[in-house]
Amino acid sequence: MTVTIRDVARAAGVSVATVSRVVNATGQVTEATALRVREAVRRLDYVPHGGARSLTTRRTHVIGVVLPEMYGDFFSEIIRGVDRAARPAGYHVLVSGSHSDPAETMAVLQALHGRVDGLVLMMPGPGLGRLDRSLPRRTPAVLLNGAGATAHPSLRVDNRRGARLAVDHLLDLGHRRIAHVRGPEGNADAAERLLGYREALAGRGVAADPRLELPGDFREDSGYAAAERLAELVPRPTAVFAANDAMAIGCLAGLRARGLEVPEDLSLVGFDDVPNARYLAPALTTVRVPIAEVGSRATERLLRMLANPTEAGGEDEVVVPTLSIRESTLAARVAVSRASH
Amino acid sequence: MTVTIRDVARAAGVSVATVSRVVNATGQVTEATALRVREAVRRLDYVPHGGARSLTTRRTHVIGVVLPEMYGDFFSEIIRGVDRAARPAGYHVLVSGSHSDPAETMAVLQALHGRVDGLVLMMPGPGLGRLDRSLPRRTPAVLLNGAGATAHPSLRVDNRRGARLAVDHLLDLGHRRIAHVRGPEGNADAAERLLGYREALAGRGVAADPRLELPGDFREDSGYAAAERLAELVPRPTAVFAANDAMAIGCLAGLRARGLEVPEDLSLVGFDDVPNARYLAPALTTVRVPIAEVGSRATERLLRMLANPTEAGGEDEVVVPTLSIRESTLAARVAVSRASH
DNA sequence: TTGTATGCGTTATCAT
DNA sequence: ATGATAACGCATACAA
Repeated sequence: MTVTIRDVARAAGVSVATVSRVVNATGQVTEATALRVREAVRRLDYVPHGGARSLTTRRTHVIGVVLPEMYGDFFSEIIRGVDRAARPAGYHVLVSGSHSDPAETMAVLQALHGRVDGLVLMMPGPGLGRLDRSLPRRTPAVLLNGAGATAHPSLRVDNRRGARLAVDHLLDLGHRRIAHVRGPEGNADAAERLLGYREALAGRGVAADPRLELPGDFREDSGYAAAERLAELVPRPTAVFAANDAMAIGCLAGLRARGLEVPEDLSLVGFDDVPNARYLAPALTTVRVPIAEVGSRATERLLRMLANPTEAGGEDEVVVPTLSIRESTLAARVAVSRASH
Repeated sequence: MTVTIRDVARAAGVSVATVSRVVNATGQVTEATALRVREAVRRLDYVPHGGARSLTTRRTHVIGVVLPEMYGDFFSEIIRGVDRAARPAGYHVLVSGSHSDPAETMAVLQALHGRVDGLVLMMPGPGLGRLDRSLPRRTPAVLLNGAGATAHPSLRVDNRRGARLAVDHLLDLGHRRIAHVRGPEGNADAAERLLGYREALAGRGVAADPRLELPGDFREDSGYAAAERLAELVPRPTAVFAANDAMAIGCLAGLRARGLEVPEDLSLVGFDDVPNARYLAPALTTVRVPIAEVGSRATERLLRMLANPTEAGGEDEVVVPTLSIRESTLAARVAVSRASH
């Protein structure tokens, strides 16, 4: 059915070895025979079978990207970053979502064995321990935001630092009653951001108030829901730090639905700086993570590991976020608490 | 190095055929030997090599998705839709961007030969002709928004209808001076939307004005730039129809930067209904395309073709968009033209 | 029920 | 410079 290297060899009157040589430009071939081969290739419309090729070369030229979800700006930016680094190097990208489920992640990793040369893996939940035993001999991998306690090279965002940046900014503006919309339970990134939030408050002597730590799951809807709860707190917080932009966006919509203006009534800070953050009204103040760059750097690291297997051992690279101050934060109205307006 | 089926066979004291049988649950195997095999699998931590397997089965269980870009909400939604349909069926997803370049697209398609079982392909530019000659015998494929003139099954969005929906809405609101921010030159979707825009105007006897057709390239920046030109037109349009949401978002920001309020000063309509459209301020009125569903349906179609090769011939499915009316459109101030306010 | 042997489409080794 | 042929890791038809 499909035309193979044999067909070409027969048509050109040469051996398969010769065809392989001219197709891959490896080894010496007379220009005359090379011409005949190329002609046959063209006539038969021959295209090498990637799968078969990679069986012998032991290189698939595919790298796998396993992410918790395949939804939203954040992950699409990661994928874009991976692609940007992979394609120029001749690699394709196989994407897969794990739904943050350790078991599903393991299943995916197994299914990917023999289909990819390496992995860029984001696994913010638990189950990283099992990973070390199951993955390493199998396939080179670079972790994104691993919990840290793993033998794999990883690229991590300094979430605590980022969160402190956000909350310090709010504190600097005079806010004291600052709420936090948390990420999902058991998510390492979320845990670190929560920690940073608490640290920043403690650093200024602001007492922690558990009621200000609202649950969330990194999705817009949960931000919206948090806004509803926020609106009813008394006294109402004057600022909110959402653990990611998606929730901040939902929060913004929820506050607006409640008749609350950002930043006049409440200041709002997000985390990630997704592409849309700057296009919101008000433009969102947020902790900037160069998301696509995280994907690219992880991929470049992986590519290096593939090219040079001894490079496997590795210090973690850490990405330091910055703060993008835009329009969603404003100085607290200091008079309000004393004079009650 | 890597542990193969042979190692397992040896360790369990059986033949490779038997190992294959128990691993794939095919054929009859005594429970006793099955147990021995499973034990060996576990002990050696054996995982089948996907690439090798697919060489014999002639099934990679991977479907390729080739899109013009890998940037933005739209494509990430497509990918999500594809994944949603593919994964439950046991398929993985290989993504690739073509930069809307026919030559690059062809290169990608060749590289994917033997790596994927089928393709979901979006190729809005020219070069579809070459596709028919180069792709079909190679790999089953479903086109997204192909220019229509192709032998492949395809799933197309009724762009003209969608555009008419948008512009009719504006006309119904009393707007007459309606600008359009176009998509990229040579892009089929963009061309159809422009056509729909013109048709809708003509349908109400509104004379076309070339100066109201502003250039764009589907990206936010070009929407922003268009807003700047818009602001300087005299008389200023009272409404804008952007050929996609990304440009509408950019347009919104650009108008705001110019001190123009949406919808008070100008009404704005987008196209696509990306997830973020509803979270803008004002929430964007836009032509709703069930983007993820387009990806899913295309994938399901492809999966059917793979399961039943005779199904290859196909009528085009067409997705009919609807209008999501939100906050960015408002009735034209009728008095303004007569009484000059 | 289990094993042997062949083939999947290529590349790579070793001759010639 | 070119050709035979053995892997690559697995599934499967055929034997036993």
